[in-house]
Amino acid sequence: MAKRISVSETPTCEVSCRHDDVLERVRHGLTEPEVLRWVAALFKVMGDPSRLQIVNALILSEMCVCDLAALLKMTPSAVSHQLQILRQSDLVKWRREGKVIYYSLDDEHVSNVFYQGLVHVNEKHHP
Amino acid sequence: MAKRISVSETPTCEVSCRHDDVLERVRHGLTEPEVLRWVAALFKVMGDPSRLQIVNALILSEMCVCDLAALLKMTPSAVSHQLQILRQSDLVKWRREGKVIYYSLDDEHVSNVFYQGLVHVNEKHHP
DNA sequence: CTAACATATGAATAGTTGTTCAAATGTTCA
DNA sequence: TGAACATTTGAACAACTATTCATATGTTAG
Repeated sequence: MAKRISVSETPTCEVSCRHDDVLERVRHGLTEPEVLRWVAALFKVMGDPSRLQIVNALILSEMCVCDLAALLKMTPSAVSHQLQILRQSDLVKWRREGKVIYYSLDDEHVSNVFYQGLVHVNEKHHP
Repeated sequence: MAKRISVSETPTCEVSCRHDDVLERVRHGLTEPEVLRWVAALFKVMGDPSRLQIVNALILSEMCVCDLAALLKMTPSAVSHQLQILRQSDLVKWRREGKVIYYSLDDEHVSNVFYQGLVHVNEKHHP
């Protein structure tokens, strides 16, 4: 992030290369800023390897923190921190059974997003 | 990231809560680590609002840096830096026409990923 | 109650990231 | 050639992030 508070004149291409027709057309087609921020937030959450591993695991099965930690070779604490982020983003839900808390995906859209990313990567890194 | 080099004993749930059947099953279903890292990298790139705006714009039309800067109210320099990241991830391609460089999406998988994210957000933040 | 365990939380911290500014390329045209 | 412009690049820095450690919370069994 790091937005500096300088007030220098922004050299934003004032002159010739502007294609106002394109700008106009694109501007109307853009996703609303607020929605786009939500989408970016979703991708950001899924953009961390540890969290994506967790998502990957939860696509396959409901799991407790302890199992996730063992599976991903992470500290339960680290897993818990990441689960908190996934919880705050409504990507996962949980249920308690005694001392153990089981996490699972909150909806199937998440796995759709995951698989779409997978498709991209598979087609990209392949002969 | 920030991986500390401590060598404390990792308290990784050694005792009772382990579900070895689940662990075994999930372990075999997991996406290969290297592929998963690529997917995470893709989401990470698309997880920044500025870059996602650029992607959003390029879904609608090929555009030059100057137009992107004007559309998104960013410095050409900032746009260029972000385009470099999108270029390095093979998300965009470009062509030169005189002084102007036009960017466009490298393939349609990118927009599929974008739309899948959009679907998730629309269903999530809606009655 | 207390001990044992699963999970959560807070603070600290090293690594990372996005923007800015200034300066460098590369291209066209007079 | 040299001025003008579009774009790129590098350094610097403030803001942010993920992990770690230590500690707290919540639950069960004895």
